[in-house]
Amino acid sequence: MQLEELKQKFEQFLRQNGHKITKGRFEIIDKIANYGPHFEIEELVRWISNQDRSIASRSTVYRTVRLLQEFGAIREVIKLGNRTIYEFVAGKPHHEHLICVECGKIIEFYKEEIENLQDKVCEEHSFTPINHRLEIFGICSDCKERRHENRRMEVRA
Amino acid sequence: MQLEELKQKFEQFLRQNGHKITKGRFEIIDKIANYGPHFEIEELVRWISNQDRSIASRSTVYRTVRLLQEFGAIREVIKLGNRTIYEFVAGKPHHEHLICVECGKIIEFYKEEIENLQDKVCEEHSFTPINHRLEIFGICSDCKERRHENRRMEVRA
DNA sequence: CCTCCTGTTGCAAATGATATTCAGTTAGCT
DNA sequence: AGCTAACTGAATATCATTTGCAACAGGAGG
Repeated sequence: MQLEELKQKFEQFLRQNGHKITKGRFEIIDKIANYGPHFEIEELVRWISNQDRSIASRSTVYRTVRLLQEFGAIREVIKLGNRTIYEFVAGKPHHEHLICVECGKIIEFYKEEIENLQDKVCEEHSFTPINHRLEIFGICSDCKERRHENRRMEVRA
Repeated sequence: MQLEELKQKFEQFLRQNGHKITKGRFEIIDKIANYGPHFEIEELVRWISNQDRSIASRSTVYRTVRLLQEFGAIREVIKLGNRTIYEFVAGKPHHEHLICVECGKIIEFYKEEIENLQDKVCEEHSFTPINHRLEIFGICSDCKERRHENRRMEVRA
């Protein structure tokens, strides 16, 4: 199973960096894996402690998320206002995001051509890219639909 | 002059939204225009109060930046960790950014094709885009050069 | 020019996300 | 088992940003 493999690699990563293998860290990975691909830390903390408050404190969750970021299993994918939305990457190929500012829905997409063009731009500026983030904010189809309905209702009323 | 025009439009904007025309607001615009295209608010606050502490308090700067965002003269262009870097747009055409994670240099670029591909993606998902942000983090040519030099020095030593 | 009402300002205090400190606990080498 | 460095939870600190509030200032109407 993929998740097990990831945990093994993470274990290696911890050892190599002089960290210890603790139950808590792996329980947090399980929780994140069960939570869904996108999360905010505070949200995750609440969710975890609602289920089982013996797993980990807020600090440990923050610390573990940091480690998982260094390890590369988690990425900051959306920054909106003071909110940071993380993604459990776990070997998924790179991609970008559409974010509905009305309902918060997140749609993933990947366009090879966009990636290539970015590389080209970097070359043109002798810039060595490390990572990037493309966020497109807007209204998803459901919310647009919903707006139309509301407008119709207003007209009737 | 372009800046004067912007101020006039902003004055209109204020009137239309039931706000008042105050000296402070326009002094802040002047300061931002003089500061350079990219800034962080705290940095700006310090800079302003070093020059002339009678211009505006921290709160007023924050509030004015918000207004200018609503008006459209300012955009949040880079989010890195807990830092937010704003850009004084002032009629400049849309563009994206390369950010050097070593020295903080910001390079602007624009690629028509990338914009078009984004529109295409949005269409494919029946998504109505409102705005977007593409941040490419990496190492600029100067910093790469500097690293090489340091390595050379280490070798000599 | 005065008056009144509403929006604005500055300050201090509140907020919210995240980081850190510290004392007690545990992993894991010997 | 014993030791030491890393880990944990709780409380506290920090940093950017926002808000409450009392004093103040635009600007419409007289």
